[in-house]
Amino acid sequence: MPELPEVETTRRSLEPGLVGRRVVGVTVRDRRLRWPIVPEFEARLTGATIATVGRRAKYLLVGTDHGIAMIHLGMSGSLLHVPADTPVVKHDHVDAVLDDGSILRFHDPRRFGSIHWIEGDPADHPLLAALAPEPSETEFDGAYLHRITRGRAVAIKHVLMNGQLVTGVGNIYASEALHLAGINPKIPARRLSMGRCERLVDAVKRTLARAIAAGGSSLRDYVDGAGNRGHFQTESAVYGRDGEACLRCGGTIRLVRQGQRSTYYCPGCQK
DNA sequence: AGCTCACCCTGCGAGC
DNA sequence: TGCTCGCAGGGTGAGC
Repeated sequence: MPELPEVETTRRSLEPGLVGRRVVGVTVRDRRLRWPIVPEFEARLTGATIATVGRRAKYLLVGTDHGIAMIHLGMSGSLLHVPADTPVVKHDHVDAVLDDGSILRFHDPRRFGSIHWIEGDPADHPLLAALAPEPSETEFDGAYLHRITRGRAVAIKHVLMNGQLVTGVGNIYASEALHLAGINPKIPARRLSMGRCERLVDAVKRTLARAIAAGGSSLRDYVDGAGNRGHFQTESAVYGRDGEACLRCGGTIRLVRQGQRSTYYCPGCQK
């Protein structure tokens, strides 16, 4: 499940094959996603020509001359561009058939993903309007992180995973970035100095960039738009490595629960 | 406002 | 073999 690197990898893999294609037919097999797919979705998308394949946080934005399909992959979703007549398997919920016969197919076993149809500025959509700046933007810097953490008693890891404060960072990359920055995931956000905020922002940017370069992480079922797996999971410093030795200090990596999520960190070098 | 928790859903591996 | 349990990459909304 996709964090920003997986969504961005999907976007990049889909873009060349989709831009310029016209949608000639849409089939929805199951509307029951995180939010139900609106009844008019098929009619709006049919006949539209795809102009852009964008991304905002973990949302994919397929822009057309009729409107924008805003797609979230949730925990288990994938968006695949497959050849004509590719057999439909369980959990293939939506197909958009394109004018060359190929199919843009949404697959999501857990149905935590979503598909919205937007007409107008996507930035005004309620789900996007309150999102924090992209990690790659210059606005996301140490001063920003320092400012938004003042007065917050929650653990710094929770801040990284809160989309209103930081976008694109999920459970894997929060652990990874905190390890790279040498910061204990459990410390209250407000206790971070400006210097540590700068280090953490730098670590987030570098972690996400490295993961994108690796094609994302494929822990179980993530694949990009062409069906390829990522390999960042083989480079992870702490995620999924509890009980193993820290590559930096030799300490033992620990697994703890924060909220309902697993956090991996090294008590030896994350203070 | 900030924070914690329950919950949405399916599949898989571990343990009995 | 079959069961039950816990866990999985996300995010919202209720209730304090």
